[in-house]
Amino acid sequence: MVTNKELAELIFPEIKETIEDLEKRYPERDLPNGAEVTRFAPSPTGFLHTGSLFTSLICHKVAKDTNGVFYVRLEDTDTKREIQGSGEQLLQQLHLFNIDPDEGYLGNSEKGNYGPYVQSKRADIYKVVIKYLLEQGLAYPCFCSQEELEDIRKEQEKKKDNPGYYGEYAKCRYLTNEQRKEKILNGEPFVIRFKSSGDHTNKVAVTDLVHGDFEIAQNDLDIVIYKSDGLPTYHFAHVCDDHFMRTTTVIRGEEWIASLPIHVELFAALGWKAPKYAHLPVIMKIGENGNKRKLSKRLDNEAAVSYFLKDGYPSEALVMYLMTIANSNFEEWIFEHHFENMDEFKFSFDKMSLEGALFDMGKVNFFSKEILGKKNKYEIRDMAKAYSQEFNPELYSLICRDEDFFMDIMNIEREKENPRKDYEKFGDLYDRIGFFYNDIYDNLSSNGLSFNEKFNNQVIKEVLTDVRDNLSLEQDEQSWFNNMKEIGEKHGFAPNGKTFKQNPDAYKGTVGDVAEMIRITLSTRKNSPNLYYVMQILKKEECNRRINSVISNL
RNA sequence: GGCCUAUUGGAGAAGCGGCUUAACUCAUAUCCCUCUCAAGGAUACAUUCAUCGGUUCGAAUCCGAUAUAGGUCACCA
Repeated sequence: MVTNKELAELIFPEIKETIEDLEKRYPERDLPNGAEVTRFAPSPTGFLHTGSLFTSLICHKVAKDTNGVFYVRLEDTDTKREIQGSGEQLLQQLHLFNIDPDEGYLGNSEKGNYGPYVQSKRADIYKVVIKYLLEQGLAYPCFCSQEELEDIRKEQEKKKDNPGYYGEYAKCRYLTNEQRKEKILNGEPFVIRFKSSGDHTNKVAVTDLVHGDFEIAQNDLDIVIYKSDGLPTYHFAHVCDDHFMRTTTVIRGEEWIASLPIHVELFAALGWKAPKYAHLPVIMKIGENGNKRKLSKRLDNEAAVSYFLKDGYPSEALVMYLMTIANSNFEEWIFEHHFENMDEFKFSFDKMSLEGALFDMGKVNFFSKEILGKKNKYEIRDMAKAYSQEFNPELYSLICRDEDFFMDIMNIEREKENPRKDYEKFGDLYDRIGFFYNDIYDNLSSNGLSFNEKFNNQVIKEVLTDVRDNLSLEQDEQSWFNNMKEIGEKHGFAPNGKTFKQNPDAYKGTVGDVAEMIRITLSTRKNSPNLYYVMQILKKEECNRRINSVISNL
């Protein structure tokens, strides 16, 4: 007769610790009332996903709002899918969004008393718990091969039974300990399954912070808790880790709701108090077939946080946008607070929508413009430098040529009550401001300029010559504009649209046309910021150089 | 297929039995301002809350059925 204890000892002879030892090693946290311990638990399988940013943002926010603890745990139990270095990468990217863990995995190191915070380094902890389960007869080794499992599934399909390893289908459940011992001694590979006592025709009441209370069928599957590679499965690791790390609120994606009964049963079997759960809606997108589907890293570039970073979106813009999805009252709040100090907003789970929102790039752009519009020239310079240094070397070298010049350009109509909001991301900058720089201008203009075809070259030459000789920059904007009108009138251009409309035959065009000629000449583009400021920045000498060059090429 | 969840304009959503003529924001369109662009200002944009039935003096709000969509059923997380 082989007892459960002997079997457990046979499987894990090296494990001497007990659950009590672990309870002592990881005591309850001493935290103020209402403080929540949350965690972000990514798998190191690639770059940060926008949905993960959303989850981590909320985890972080809940901990901050309650003076609790936010920690990061690396879930690297799937060694096949692991991508080297992506754990560090994830942390760096979170940092760019001002999400820094109080505790846990930090990339190259870790901090806190509840570690290790990398699951592959916690193998012994899981084994202690599994050994206990084995001793209690709540778990058993399973020797079924992939093929056998496949056969079971086929049989179930034929009989229209629910799929899975349970009840009569759970063959290894009925092995005697003697048989188990023999197989193990024979070196047969095995996994360890949890012995479920649930019944799927019964329901468990579960409560979720965002979905409220609902009922769901009990788990009756003997799920694998220990894989043949010696690592635990997600379900088991979640229960052990969140217990011993003393997580108070588990915040994760909605896709986990279905496995909640498993987690509830596991917690109960171990006699542990389950944490609170919040299952977040998933960010969606309309797919090719017209239906909603989860944002996909493969299909949607906005699914990767790196996309926004590369394009030079301010990180606040994405965070602000994500907050509007997180809490329906956030938008109103942030408008009242003039797009500032969003950390002061109090997050609440019941202001969260149950349905996955469609990712709205337009709204990200909107927030981005607002945020950039609020920055002063120094902040803009710093942000642009930080961005371009990493992602946009051309722009970086441009800024570094002369930072004051760069700030002058970026400061056009910025220091007024309603500043321009024409930049939504730093990635656009090079194309937009390149013409201010003489060498880039020469390059652009060498391809020829496209003036309005209404006017022949002679007229354009005459106007430009007059502008060169008589348009002074040593005056305020209004006088300058009047000056330009006078020049226009000399050449047959109406001073404004109304005058022109009253007598269209009397004029060649309007001041607008004159301005356009100057604009195209100076910037090579049909639109630019306020011409007056463009000319101020270029200075008279450079304006004239450009005008002369255009005249001689016409 | 079983189970779970959801369903208010192009998008995010508020409203949760009469104070709604369905708030607010983004997007879009038109107009004004104007040297272009941006900004700013003004206006328009769901006769109706997936559908059908029921309860009620009264329903987007409560109940039921149907439809549609999403999730989940791994030694992946």
